[in-house]
Amino acid sequence: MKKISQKTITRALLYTRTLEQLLQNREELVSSRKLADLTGLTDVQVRKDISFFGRVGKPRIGYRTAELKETLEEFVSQNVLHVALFGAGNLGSAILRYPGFYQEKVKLVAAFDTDKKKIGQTIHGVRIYPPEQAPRVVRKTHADIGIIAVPKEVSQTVADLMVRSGLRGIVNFSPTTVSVPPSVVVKNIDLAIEFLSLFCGIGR
Amino acid sequence: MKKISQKTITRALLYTRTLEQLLQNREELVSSRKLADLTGLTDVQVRKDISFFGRVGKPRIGYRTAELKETLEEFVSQNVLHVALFGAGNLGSAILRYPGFYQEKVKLVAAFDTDKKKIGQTIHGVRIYPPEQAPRVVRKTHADIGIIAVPKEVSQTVADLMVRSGLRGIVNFSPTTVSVPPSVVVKNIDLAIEFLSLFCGIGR
DNA sequence: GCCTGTGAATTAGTTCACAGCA
DNA sequence: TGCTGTGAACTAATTCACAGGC
Repeated sequence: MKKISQKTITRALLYTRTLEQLLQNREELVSSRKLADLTGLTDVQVRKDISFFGRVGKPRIGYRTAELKETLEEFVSQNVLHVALFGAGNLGSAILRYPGFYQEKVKLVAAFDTDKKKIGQTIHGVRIYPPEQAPRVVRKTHADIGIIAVPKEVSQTVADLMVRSGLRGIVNFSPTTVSVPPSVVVKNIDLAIEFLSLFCGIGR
Repeated sequence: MKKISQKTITRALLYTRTLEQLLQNREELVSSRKLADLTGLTDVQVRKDISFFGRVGKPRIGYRTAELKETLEEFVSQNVLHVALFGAGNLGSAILRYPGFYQEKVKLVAAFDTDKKKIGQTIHGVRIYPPEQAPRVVRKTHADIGIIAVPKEVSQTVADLMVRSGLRGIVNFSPTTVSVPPSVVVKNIDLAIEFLSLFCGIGR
């Protein structure tokens, strides 16, 4: 069996999100063409992706929305993702309040901050702990991945703490590269770079 | 001349960011190996990328940090990027306060919100306007791109307004695909999908 | 011996073209 | 003027292998 690429997985999640919206509108059937329009991809791309996961479409009719969603979910998200947040400043507290973690698939389980005034508080239902408790709290809450939302000066220190706490994935919002053992996956999101690269794509 | 891919541009911005840090540490020389370590890429990748922009390295010595930075900047960011923010809620106001827009290369020039209490206020030096003033304010402030940070129910409406206002790039943080004319570039950042795709990459 | 620069080879990803059926 | 599924062709991106300069 051919292995599924990261890109395919990301698109599968996008299809899942779209299928959920279609289900809410009581649309029982959907074609690759329609899914393509709704996601900004091509219909062939959609069919190629879906065919990785199983032969589930009906010629002349399309896909049954609910069935397709279930098929995709078998591959992309059996479990709820437990996320721990490091840094409850501006960006961090915005993430705590982010409404887009649909269907409880992504759950923020704990936050960490060095600010004494914040420790012990609860934002949007999430308790803030001091960093030294990370190993214990990560274990207790079954956190899978962590978010770096601290100033770049301390992001490497925090990354080390995250690794020590047993997290296996890191989303790094600080504008610095962190170095971690190869068993830990890092995704960097530098907003300035995201914006500037878009702009260069525009042309001027 | 071969055209530069979006991926190469994004990496060039990453090199630029890294070179700035090296310059601050007074490191006048840097090798492709070192740049690779600092960015998490391979040394060949670094050299391949740099060779797009010019023959600027010295065998046996490496690259002169300042010279390399200037060479890259000629291609990626002559001008400051002017950004308009749509939606000054949790995520929006966190972006307004985001400290990572280094070296003034990214400048938030205006924000828009429907909330009467917010209109007229200033967050972190950025004035909040009512949406209907977008066409005028975008023109006046020379905004290049816009950020969607509104609830998903209104993101298409806001995208239409952005297009009408003359913005040519959109970064969409809402968990919905927006449809715009092909001349407008859209970059979608759905945090839930970013997190979940990382998790699927981990394996369980 | 270092370190850059680059054609060639390889691998990944997308699009084409069309068979076949709820 | 349907719609899916898929081998083949194509294109993009990365890695290899090594030439060449200090």
